[in-house]
Amino acid sequence: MADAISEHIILRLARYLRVLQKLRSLGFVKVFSNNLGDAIGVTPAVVRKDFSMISITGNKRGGYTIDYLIPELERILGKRETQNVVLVGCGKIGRALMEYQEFRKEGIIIKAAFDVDESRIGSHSDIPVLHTEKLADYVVENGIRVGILAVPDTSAASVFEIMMQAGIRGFLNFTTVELKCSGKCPDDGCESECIVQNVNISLEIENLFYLVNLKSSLHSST
Amino acid sequence: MADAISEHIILRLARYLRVLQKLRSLGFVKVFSNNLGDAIGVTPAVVRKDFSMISITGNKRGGYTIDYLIPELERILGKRETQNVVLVGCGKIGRALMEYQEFRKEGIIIKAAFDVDESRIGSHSDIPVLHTEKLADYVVENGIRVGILAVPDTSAASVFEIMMQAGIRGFLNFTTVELKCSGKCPDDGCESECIVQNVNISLEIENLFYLVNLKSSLHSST
DNA sequence: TAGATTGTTAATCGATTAACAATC
DNA sequence: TAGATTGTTAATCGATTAACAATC
Repeated sequence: MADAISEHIILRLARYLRVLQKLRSLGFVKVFSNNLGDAIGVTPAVVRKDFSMISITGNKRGGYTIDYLIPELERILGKRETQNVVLVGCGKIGRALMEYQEFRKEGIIIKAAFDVDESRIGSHSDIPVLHTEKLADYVVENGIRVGILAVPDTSAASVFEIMMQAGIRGFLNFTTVELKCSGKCPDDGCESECIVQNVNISLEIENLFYLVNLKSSLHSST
Repeated sequence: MADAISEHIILRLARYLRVLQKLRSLGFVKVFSNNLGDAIGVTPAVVRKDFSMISITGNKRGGYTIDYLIPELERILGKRETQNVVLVGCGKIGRALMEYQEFRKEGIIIKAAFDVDESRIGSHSDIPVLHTEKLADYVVENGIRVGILAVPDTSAASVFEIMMQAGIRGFLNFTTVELKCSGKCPDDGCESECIVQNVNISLEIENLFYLVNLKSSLHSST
């Protein structure tokens, strides 16, 4: 088996892809590792290394062909199929996500949303909104593997548990609760790892403040 | 000068802080490095190392005192002062951010928002919405260092440039455009670094899909 | 060919982990 | 004291960078 591809690399591949799509729309045909590196702020060596990790090759003198790169990256990133997710929690954040048009463009489909509040049940932005009671069955029946958690913090842990049990393995977590995938698979008892991606805008802003203050104090002291 | 504190550490410190606040509200007084490690999913050694980096000490036998840790972390993270930011772009994302109550709780204040669309000018959720023409002056006059960029992709680069020129050094970027802080300081011509934090929900979901698929294929092949 | 760019190997760097002496 | 936990040092790991032979 080839070396594992780290999360860092995946993130960069997705950024290359976006840049390449823009270049193509501008009529570009070829691209060099240093162009792509400049575009996303890494060295050309990183670009070549990344491509080499996923067995993408270029021409020693002529760089990489954009029309070859784009489908390869899309394939690696699994962009060919539509990506079905469930959304749990239809409060402000949940509704904003249902209205978010960008998802469709990227092939991400919120198949269904769930809430415990009867007044929210029905549909929103053409997405069916069901009672959270039906969540587990829905996930199992539709083989959903990725879910968005946008419930109040107080119910985060229990909803997370339900989603885990039903087979969700990738979580986009909008709560501030630390989710821990401690559980074993219900079926085979093996260690069932899951991946939690936290989204916390406040945290990111605070982080920015810290770094900006740090940088300017270094600056003024030298 | 002490060793630089990396972004990784800052992010962890912020997570410790959140856990500690919860523990305190439950009546806890002391905490051990392994408790905190468990809570955020790192080893106890990391917790001790992190604290040692910021000169936080505990008691060899009795762990750390929560009432001492919390203010120390708040100080390091700059949580004592309110953190003023500007928001540029009052479309769907921008408005959702203005309505986002969490910010206030964390001491983050959107002092003003900006848009070029006359119909959005006025105020929204008690936040003044001004024309983008006034952005540069406002930033300079109020000494704002951190800004949220939530404009359409097409105007991202030019608005970014204006914000940079005016002195914004930390960016929370909701566009899909790669922002590059290439510019020199207008005043002293030094290299003016800035920090860009990208928020891209689609990207994070795609990343989740990739990782989940990877994990399950590893799982099934062993 | 000469020049330029890839692909890969080795060196460096930084962050994480392990281990353990100090000590409460 | 004995047991437990910190604080720190050294070892490991992984990712980034530098360098350069291969070659178009």
